[in-house]
Amino acid sequence: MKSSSKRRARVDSSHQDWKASVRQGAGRVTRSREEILELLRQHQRPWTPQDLLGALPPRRCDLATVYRTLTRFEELGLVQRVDLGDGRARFEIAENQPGGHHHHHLVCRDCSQILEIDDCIPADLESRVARQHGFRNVTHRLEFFGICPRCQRGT
Amino acid sequence: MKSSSKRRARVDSSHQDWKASVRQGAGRVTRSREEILELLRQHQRPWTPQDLLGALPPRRCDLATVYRTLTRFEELGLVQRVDLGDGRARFEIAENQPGGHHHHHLVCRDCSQILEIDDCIPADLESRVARQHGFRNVTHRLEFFGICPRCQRGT
DNA sequence: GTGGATGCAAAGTGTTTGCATGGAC
DNA sequence: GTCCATGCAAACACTTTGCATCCAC
Repeated sequence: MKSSSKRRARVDSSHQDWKASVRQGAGRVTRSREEILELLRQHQRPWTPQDLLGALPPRRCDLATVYRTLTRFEELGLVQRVDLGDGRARFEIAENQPGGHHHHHLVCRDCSQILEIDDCIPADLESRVARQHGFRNVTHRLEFFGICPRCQRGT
Repeated sequence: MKSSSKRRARVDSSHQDWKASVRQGAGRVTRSREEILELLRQHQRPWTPQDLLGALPPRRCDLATVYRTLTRFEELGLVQRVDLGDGRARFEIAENQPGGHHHHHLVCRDCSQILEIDDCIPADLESRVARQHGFRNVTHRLEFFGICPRCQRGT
């Protein structure tokens, strides 16, 4: 990992942003929150709470804290939940946050490897679906599943 | 519900099909399996195991049996799992089965109402994603989420 | 100093499994 | 009669919650 002792001293606008968000929500900026958001920012991929816990310095915090932090970040719009259909919660940096962008995933059904996909559905499909059924604030979730090159060889 | 006492007597080709599938898989055709598949066929929508148990005649079978039956049916390709992101398993009749067809869903984030959507992604998107990453047997999952007309009024 | 964040353990929720019994073939 | 399906209860995996303590502000 990287030295966390220096992080405080540095002025970093993107950090300012999230700290402001947290404080506006009457929340507090703690070391584990900083480090969790840092991981999500640095590595753009879906993280399970377990993954995050494992990537933090040993004994940095409890799994329950990771869950609570992620839930809070989600409410604040800092992170978004990713659902890959295996019944585990995953999170990544929100697409409108620095470091985030709209994308989908391609998951190997064998080894669970996850690739990021930048292709997306046609812009009008979402609005058409919304219009046809009178729904508002319509978003979509699109995930691809298949067998990755390595697992094709293995089988 | 409908009289289940007569069902056995009737010759029904679509029933023949699934029964053959089950038997080929060294499985047995039982009353609860018949009734579960019947429900899935008659009502094209995502069912949770609980939903199914509730729709069966009282004391027909155990929740564990519903799970085991659905798992088996999924292996046989009779039903398919639907994931709407709330961490509950849902199943519908498989799209290549009589009574099934390819479709997606539009879910209300407030009241969880589920609508069926026949729009789909462009045919070439899936194959392009597969080709670009060397994946095989690529399928996709596309779900829409929004606020339904009724919940818009409520809020 | 105050109120939110945390650790720990316990409770929850949905799902799966072990084992003896029942039923399809 | 054989073997799979079932009921029941226990086990499971992941997530949430209660409560005393800690720490950001």
